[in-house]
Amino acid sequence: MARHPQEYVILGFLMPGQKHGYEIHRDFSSRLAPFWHAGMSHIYTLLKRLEATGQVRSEKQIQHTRPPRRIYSITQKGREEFLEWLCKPVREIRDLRLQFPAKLFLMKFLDLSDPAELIAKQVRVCQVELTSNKKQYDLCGDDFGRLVYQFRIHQIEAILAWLEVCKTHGQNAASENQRLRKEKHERS
Amino acid sequence: MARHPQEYVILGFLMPGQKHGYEIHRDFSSRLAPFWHAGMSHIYTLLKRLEATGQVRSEKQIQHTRPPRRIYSITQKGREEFLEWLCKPVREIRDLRLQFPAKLFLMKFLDLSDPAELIAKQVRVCQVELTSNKKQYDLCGDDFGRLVYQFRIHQIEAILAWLEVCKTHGQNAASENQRLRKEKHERS
DNA sequence: GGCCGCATGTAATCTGTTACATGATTCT
DNA sequence: AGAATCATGTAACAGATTACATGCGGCC
Repeated sequence: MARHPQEYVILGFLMPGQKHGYEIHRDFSSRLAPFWHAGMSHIYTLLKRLEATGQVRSEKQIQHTRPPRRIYSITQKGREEFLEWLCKPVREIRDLRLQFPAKLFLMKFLDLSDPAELIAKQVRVCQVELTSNKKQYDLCGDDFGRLVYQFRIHQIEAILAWLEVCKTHGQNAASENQRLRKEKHERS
Repeated sequence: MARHPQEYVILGFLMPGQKHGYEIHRDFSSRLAPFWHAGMSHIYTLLKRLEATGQVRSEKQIQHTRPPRRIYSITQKGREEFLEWLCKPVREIRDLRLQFPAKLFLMKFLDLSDPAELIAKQVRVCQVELTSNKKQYDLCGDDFGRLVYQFRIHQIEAILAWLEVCKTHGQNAASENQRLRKEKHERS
């Protein structure tokens, strides 16, 4: 049921149109490395899984001069799952480190959906989490537990501050997108 | 080479004297759960590994009325490795959530070593990490990377604030230990 | 009689990742 | 000739955790 998070990124890279594995790996390395690493063979493994569960479809393409490629395209099902993932805030704190920035990146990259909205949703999720942890901290009897709760509380507060930073990044991104669209419009 | 972090906790519980697996699991559950979970069979698996690499030694004990037990005791090698682990700050940020509080807990529980010293070392490690991340942030070209670095910077700053909280906890613990020692002394 | 606590352990599974096998072309 | 780029894919491995098998004794 649970997908490997990099599978969603792959779906994201397939959103603009069909690509082969090697190309997806190139996208991955040039855009997300060195923060998020994915080996070549890993990409192929994930593509196989995505095909087996119907998010992508592939077609063998024989080339005259180059080795044959397998061209992947995203299916309707894949598109839906990707967009659902893209717009949904992450539940686990640990996913804020890579998955969440990846969502923001893909929104900007694909010029899809509204980053500000995602950030706002994520802020709400974190605030709920913060309140819950503070409550549990108050009820907690032992030292070890209190330390762990304190840790979480500090961490979530830091994340809320960081999400404010994300907002300004998002604005820059939005204005940059506007600028790019404007330029494109003027050229046409 | 790399040990499972819970193996060190097991070694810690074996420091005061020999125990059997079931008992270690009870310690684990009563002291560290629900923050750090370890299943029964997991404990047995880890004990097997610890014996294979010489940190613990075991002896079968046949009981008349109860099922036979396997009594584990820590070896000199195990003691050394445990103390080395106990006094060393963690390198990875993610280990601060559970492994580091566990070290503080065990120091207090076993009345070994100086928590304040460990905290001070950890502060230094985090400060180095913070400086390095700030430097890399400045050099970083892409938006995704900057977001990730910002995340790390916020996180480490939160941890440094949390380590200050740990200091006061540590002081409480120290004074509590003194109180306990005093009481013990008065009783004798 | 049935469930809970005591007590152990193996085998399987799951998940993620990498080593390796293959082979053509193009650049130096 | 040798290295780099293009291109794919399988099989294996490693690490962590859990399902399940086993069985006694005491309590209700």
